[in-house]
Amino acid sequence: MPTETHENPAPETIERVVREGQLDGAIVTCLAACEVEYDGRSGGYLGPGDRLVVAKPDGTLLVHRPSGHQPVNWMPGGATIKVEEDGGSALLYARRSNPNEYLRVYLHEPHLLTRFDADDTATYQERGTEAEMHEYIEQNPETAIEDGFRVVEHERESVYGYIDFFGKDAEGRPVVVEVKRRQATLNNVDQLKRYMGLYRESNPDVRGILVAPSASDRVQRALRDDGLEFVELSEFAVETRESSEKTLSDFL
Amino acid sequence: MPTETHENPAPETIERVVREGQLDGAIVTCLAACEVEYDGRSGGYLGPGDRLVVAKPDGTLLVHRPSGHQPVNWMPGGATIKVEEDGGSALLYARRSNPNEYLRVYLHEPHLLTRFDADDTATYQERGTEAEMHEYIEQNPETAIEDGFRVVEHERESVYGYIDFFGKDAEGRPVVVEVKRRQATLNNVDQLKRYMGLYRESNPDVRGILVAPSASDRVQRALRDDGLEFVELSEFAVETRESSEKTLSDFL
DNA sequence: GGTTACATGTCGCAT
DNA sequence: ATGCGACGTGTAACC
Repeated sequence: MPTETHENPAPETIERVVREGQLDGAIVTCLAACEVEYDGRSGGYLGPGDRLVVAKPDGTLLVHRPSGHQPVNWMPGGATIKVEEDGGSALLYARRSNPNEYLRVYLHEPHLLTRFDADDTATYQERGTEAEMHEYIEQNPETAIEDGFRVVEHERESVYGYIDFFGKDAEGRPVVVEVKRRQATLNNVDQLKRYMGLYRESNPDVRGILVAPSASDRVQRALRDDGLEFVELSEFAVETRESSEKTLSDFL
Repeated sequence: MPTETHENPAPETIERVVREGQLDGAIVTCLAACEVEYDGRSGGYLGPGDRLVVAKPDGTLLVHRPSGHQPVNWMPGGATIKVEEDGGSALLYARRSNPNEYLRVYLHEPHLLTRFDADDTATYQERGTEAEMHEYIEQNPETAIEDGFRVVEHERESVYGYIDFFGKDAEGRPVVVEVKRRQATLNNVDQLKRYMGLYRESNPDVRGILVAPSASDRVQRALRDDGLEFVELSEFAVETRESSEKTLSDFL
C-alpha cells in the first residue's frame, strides 16, 4: 500500500510526514481547517476555513478551497517546505527566492493527513497545440495560406520579437504570417503590426497575414484598417471538431 | 469529523462517494494509479501512473502529478462529474459544454478515497495589485511620472478599451499613461500604441508613457522607435521590496 | 538567468 | 454569451 493516513495528526506527526515526504518523493496532502498568509509579488490573507493542502516533493505547495479551478494560494515548485510549531498547532511554511516569496498555512484543525508514494513516469502526450498548426502550415503552405505562398523562414528572429513565418507570395512579395490556435484577438493584430513595422519602411509592398481558426468582426476590421489580411484555418477550430467520443484504445 | 476515508475502494464506493460529494458540497480526493484522457480545446493522453485526483463540488476536476504547480489534466468548474464502470474499475468522467470538452480518469488502482465536508466562507484579502499602483500614481503624479504631470482622467474609456491614465504634462500636452505592475513586455508596448492611435490623429503632440518597475532593452527600444516613453517606477519592484517577515497579527 | 511567447491558460468585468 | 485585459499568471524554448 503506497499510502499512509493519519487522522487528527499531532503537530509532530505533520512535521515528520511532510519532512519525510519531501525527502522520499511522496505527495503529502492535508484536509484541514486553516488560515493562510502570503507575501511576495503580491500579498494576501485568507481567514479560517476548510481547505485541501497539497505538498509535492518538488516544493510545490497548493491550498485549494472547495470551489474554483485554481488554488487560492500556492508556492511553485522549487520552494523549500517546512513545518514549524505555532502555539500548539502546526504551521506549513514554504519559501522561495527569485522572487522572494513565502506562504504560511496555519493548520488549526488538521483532520486528515495522507502520504502517497506516487510513482509516475509516463509522459504526457498532447495534441492540438500551436506547434501542430505550424507543422501543418509548413507542410501545406498553399492549402493553409494561399496558392503560390511559400515559407522562407520559420520562427524568424527580429528586433521586435519572433515572427512565426516569413514567406513570399505568388508574385514574390514578402509576407509576414502570425499564427494563432484560438480565435484571434486585438492583441494578436497588434503583434502582427509590430512585426510589420520592420518591413513596411523598406518595402511598402510587404503583406501581413493573421492565421487563426476564427476572428471577431472587430479584429477583422482592425486588420483591414491596417492593410492586413486574415486567413481562416477552420481545420483547427474546436467547435467544428467532431466530438467523436474516442475511447482509450484510440490513443494507444 | 468532517472527513471520511476508504482504502482500496470498490468502484461502487467511488461512484457513491463522488456522487454524494457533488450533491452535498464535499471535496472528494483519490490517490490512485490511473490513466487519463482529454479532448476538447486541445487533446491529450497520459499513460498509467500514480496521481492525486481532486473532485470539487462545483464540478472542478484536477489530476495532479507528483511534481509541478499545475495539474496535468483538469476540467474547470461547471463541468458535470460522474463515475462509470469500466471493465471492473471506476472511471471518473467530467464533461462540459462551451467549449465541448471531456476528461476521463481511469482509476486502475484507487488506493485511497477521501471525502471532506469543507466549510469555507472566508474571503481572500489581496494586497499589491495594479490597483495599488494606480492609487500611488493618482496621489503622487509628479513623483511617479514627472514634474508638472497631472491626472485629468483615471480609467478613461475609449473605443479600444480603458486607458489607465489620461493627463497633461507641464506644458499642457496630453499624455496617455499605461501602467504595468510587472516588467513591461512588447505586448504592453503594442497596447499603448493602440491607445495612442486614437489621439495622435487629432493631436500629433500627444505623448505616450509606459509605467512599469522595469523594461528590457528591446521593449525600451520599441517604445523609442514609436516616439513613446518609459518611466521606471522602481518602488513597486518585487526584488527591492523589503521582505519584512510579517506575522499573522499584522493582517488582523 | 533573462527574455519572449504560448496556454485546454483561468478569472473577472463590461457590453 | 462574448469580448477583452489582468494575473502572485505558469511553462517551455532560446539565448
